[in-house]
Amino acid sequence: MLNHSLANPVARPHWGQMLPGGVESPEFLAGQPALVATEFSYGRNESIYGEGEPAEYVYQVIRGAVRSYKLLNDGRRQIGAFHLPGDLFGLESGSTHRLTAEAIVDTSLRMVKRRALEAAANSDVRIACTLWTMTAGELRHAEDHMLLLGRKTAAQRVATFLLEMDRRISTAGMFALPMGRGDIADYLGLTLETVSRTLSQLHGEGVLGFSGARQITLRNRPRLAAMDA
Amino acid sequence: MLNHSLANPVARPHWGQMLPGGVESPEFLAGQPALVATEFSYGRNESIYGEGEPAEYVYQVIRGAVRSYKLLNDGRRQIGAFHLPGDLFGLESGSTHRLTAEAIVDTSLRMVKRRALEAAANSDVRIACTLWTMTAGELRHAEDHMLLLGRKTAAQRVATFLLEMDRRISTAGMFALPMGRGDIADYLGLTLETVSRTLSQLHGEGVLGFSGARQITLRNRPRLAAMDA
DNA sequence: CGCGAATTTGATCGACATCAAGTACCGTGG
DNA sequence: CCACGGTACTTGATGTCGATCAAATTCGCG
Repeated sequence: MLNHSLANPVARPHWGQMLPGGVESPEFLAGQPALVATEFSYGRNESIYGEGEPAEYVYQVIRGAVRSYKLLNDGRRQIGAFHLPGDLFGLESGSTHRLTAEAIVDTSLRMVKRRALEAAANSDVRIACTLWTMTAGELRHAEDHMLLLGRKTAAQRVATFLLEMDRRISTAGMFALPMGRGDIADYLGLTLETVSRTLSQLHGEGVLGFSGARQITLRNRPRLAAMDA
Repeated sequence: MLNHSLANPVARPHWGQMLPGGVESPEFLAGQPALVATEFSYGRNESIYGEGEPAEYVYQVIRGAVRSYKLLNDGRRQIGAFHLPGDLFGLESGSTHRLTAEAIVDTSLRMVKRRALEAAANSDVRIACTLWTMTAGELRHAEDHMLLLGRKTAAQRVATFLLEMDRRISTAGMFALPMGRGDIADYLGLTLETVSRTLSQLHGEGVLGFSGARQITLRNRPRLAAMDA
């Protein structure tokens, strides 16, 4: 049961104000006096919650990575988002989760009871605003991702993905992907072979460097940004 | 300047409660004493707001239909949603619109100043809840649509579309589409030829009937629901 | 070092896109 | 009411990007 972290809920927590980045990174959950947070760990590929299950908690990634996805009845999968350290996920306005969440690698999460959060929102408009802002950030990402899935070419999808990971987890222009090619494919609406081929081609063109399949260095970010359209 | 309509903001406007349908149909904007609504009409293909423009109003469709979309720099378009009578749209948590909105046919809209709504939300948690619920409904739709765009076949996409329109605008199992094949294609991530061919095939199989290209009767809803996966 | 899983690479296929006519729809004006 | 014209839609022929099928390699962990 922890409840430390910063005391600034969100930069300017008032209606009409919002972070550009949406749900990424801000320490929303923390700094709420009345909210008790629990910490819990999940192993690689372990399920955190399933689609359709009651939404009892809201989560924040402390360490590790999480994928949220939907399945078609024949097993085709669409990953809607990856949740990385600092990210919040699992917040629902309705009563159930609409995607399944799984740990990609060993992962630690901070959990807060959703009902406690809602009770707090009822008495504190700043918290209510925070919940709205968080959902709006997820919506923004989903809108961008619909454009990617509906209209971008394979190369553009991979470029967008690399730039997203660069923005979210890179230090010194280098990052280690927590997820495999299959997860990337299911996020981008491609096959893992197409993802692999596209990455190989970018490597061949000198746009990126590898140190093992998942350690990536961006060597030509403007080129990627131009591809992205 | 009108402000009539029902006085029931939303079925049970409290945190933790939400309509299954999301943004469709509820008369959210109405029944808020302090909110002044303006009515305005737009002609076919007329722009309501553009991506990146300041978000000054929230809109409700009174009559007609609206498309919200994003463009790639080469003109490829992804329609994120169609807004039909009763629907709210244009609500942003940030300061600008992230999609462009255009009238598909001659359309009447009710408009409320976004700042007035935010002011109301600051003093009334029920309104704050309504804003969150609305954004969450849009997110739910976007999540479903990502699965469609990333993983469904052309036939499944068209089946999903027909069932969505049936749910939203059909009376007696029949409806008139306000949008053309090109709009449907850009919503489903296909070409207009593929949409046309798929509809023709469903017509040939007796799953649906036409009375003119846009007047559709569903003759075998279970079949469509089964295709949809 | 060795083993299973992940990734890469190659060959081929197929669903949907693209290119190209035809045809039907529908609002307008005679 | 009907002829007209432009747009929307349908249908056909062909092309292509990414999927699928099938082995190699490589990775990374024990």
